[in-house]
Amino acid sequence: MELRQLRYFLAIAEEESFRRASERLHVSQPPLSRQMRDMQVEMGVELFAPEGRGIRLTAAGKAFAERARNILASVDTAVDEARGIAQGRLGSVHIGFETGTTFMGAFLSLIAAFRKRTPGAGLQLSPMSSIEQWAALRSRKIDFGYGVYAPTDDALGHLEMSRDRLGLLLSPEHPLARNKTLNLADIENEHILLQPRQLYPRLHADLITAARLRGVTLRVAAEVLDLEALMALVVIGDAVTFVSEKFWEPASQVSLLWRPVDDLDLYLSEFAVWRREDEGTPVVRALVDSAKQAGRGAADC
Amino acid sequence: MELRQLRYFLAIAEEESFRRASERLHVSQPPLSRQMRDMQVEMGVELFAPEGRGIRLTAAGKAFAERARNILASVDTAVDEARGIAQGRLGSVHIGFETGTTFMGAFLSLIAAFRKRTPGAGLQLSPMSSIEQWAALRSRKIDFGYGVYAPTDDALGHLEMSRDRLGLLLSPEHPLARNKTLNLADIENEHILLQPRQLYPRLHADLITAARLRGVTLRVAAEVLDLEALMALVVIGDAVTFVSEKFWEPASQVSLLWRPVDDLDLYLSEFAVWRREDEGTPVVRALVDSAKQAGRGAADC
DNA sequence: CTCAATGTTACCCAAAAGGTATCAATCTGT
DNA sequence: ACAGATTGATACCTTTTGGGTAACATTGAG
Repeated sequence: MELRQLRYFLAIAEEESFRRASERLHVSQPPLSRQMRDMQVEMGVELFAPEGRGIRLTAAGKAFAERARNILASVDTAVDEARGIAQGRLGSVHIGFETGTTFMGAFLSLIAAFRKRTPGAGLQLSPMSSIEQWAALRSRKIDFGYGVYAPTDDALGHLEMSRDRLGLLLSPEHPLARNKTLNLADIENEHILLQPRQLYPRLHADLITAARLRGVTLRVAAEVLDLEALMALVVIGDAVTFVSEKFWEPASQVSLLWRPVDDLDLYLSEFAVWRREDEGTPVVRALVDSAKQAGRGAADC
Repeated sequence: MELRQLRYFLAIAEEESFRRASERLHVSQPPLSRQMRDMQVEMGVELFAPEGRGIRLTAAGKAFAERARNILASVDTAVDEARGIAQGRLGSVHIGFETGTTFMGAFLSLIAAFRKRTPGAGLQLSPMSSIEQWAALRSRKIDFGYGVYAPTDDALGHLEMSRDRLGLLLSPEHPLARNKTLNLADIENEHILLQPRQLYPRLHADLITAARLRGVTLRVAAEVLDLEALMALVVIGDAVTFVSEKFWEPASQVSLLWRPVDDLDLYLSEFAVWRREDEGTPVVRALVDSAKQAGRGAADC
């Protein structure tokens, strides 16, 4: 059974005539006879019955014509769909994103830009850490990642989407709130709270190291998993925490102060990540373009 | 695009390998390469991407594989369906049946036998007179008819399903009820009721003619369309009517008597009717067989 | 009864599918 | 790092299949 036979059959069924079908198909009439004979033999079904000097469809033929129509339409649909996916108009992408912090950054702009660019595409978003994203990219579990660390793997391309200075977040009631400028030495004896190591594996170490270089020993009082709880402790004025400048902006309805630390030169970045080999695929290309559009546009791979 | 290409593609997609697919398909590997190249060029879509020394499916390829699977399954289903219809296991028949009287005769047995024989077949029943049935058969509006007259048309085959003697139906209170035997002369002056001429076009005339041959003039008092009303009038004892012997049996809970008329030799028959040219088709063959099984089995065409 | 129209059969040629040999790329094992 | 094995692609040839032309059988119309 071949599609050609279905096409021929459908033309004959619709025209109710071999001759008219042969004209419509731009094929002479004898080949139609033979294709139909072969097909019917293969099926073991009589689809035509002679009527006068022409033919008519049998009951089986009528039902089969209906099916053939659907099958041929399905083929067209399938091709269109594949074409759409190849062009990035259709299909779906699996994106891994860093839990928590990123959802209020450039990530939303990226997604918005992508959705606007390819409205037909389906999105699947899965929360995972940057390191998990890299593994998921390599094993093709996701197609795109958005996290806080640049991958070291050469097979992964990345783009820095934002870069914000790390500073101190404290209550207005806190003694240090009066200082116009802050130094690491000022906070040597403060109770410092941080988000847990799993989220920012390097932040913890980087912070301690940077302070030590200035001869200051920072004491991290606790790692608090729940962001709300952490904020609550800071609001009470009992402790301080380090966050990026931009991170604090959207939540600024809470009366907390963000202060840069003059001799602390640490930055938190967000990175879009993807497989280099996928740069040719339309979906990833669209995502990278959306990322450039949404982010600062500064590519550094 | 041909089904062969879809079959090859699906095998390759499922095996994720041209070589393994070539083994499964019992075809050497180069033809697969070429078919896939041709298909992709025709579609304008890349379905495979090189991976190591093998290949993997692109996103478009994965989606297309899913579709291809459905298409190939649809083809099989379509063929099976056509085969089923051709064998009479599936499909639907349109049957015309005589209104009223027939629904309690051999017709129900016929339908029951047919349903039992071909449980997968759909039935469409339409009430129509014998004459309407013949026209509907000729114009292919119905496939089978069940009525009270045998068609004269040579293109239509028929089978007498039942043959019942016409006799007098009267109330036990009626004066004639005392007679053991009846003659036409006995009912010369009775009020005779009949079902309307449209239902039994010839009964009326046949009855009058048969009586006249015996020198008896029958007086038809009224033609009563509604069967219930007719029966009511007979029960009251005011009038008599002619019905076939079998017709009365199922309704015999009503206290009426059926009596043969010795010198009246009229019979009412029921006939199954079909197109001669359809005798080869499985559905009609099944119906005719069911008819023979349900009826007396006496074929007379 | 002849003639035109329709589908089938017979035959030929062209196109396309399948097979073999070979090649380039890549992974494996030492 | 290198030889050998494996995979898919290419080149070329053979076989199969599809399509065209011509003649034929059947049927319906004038």
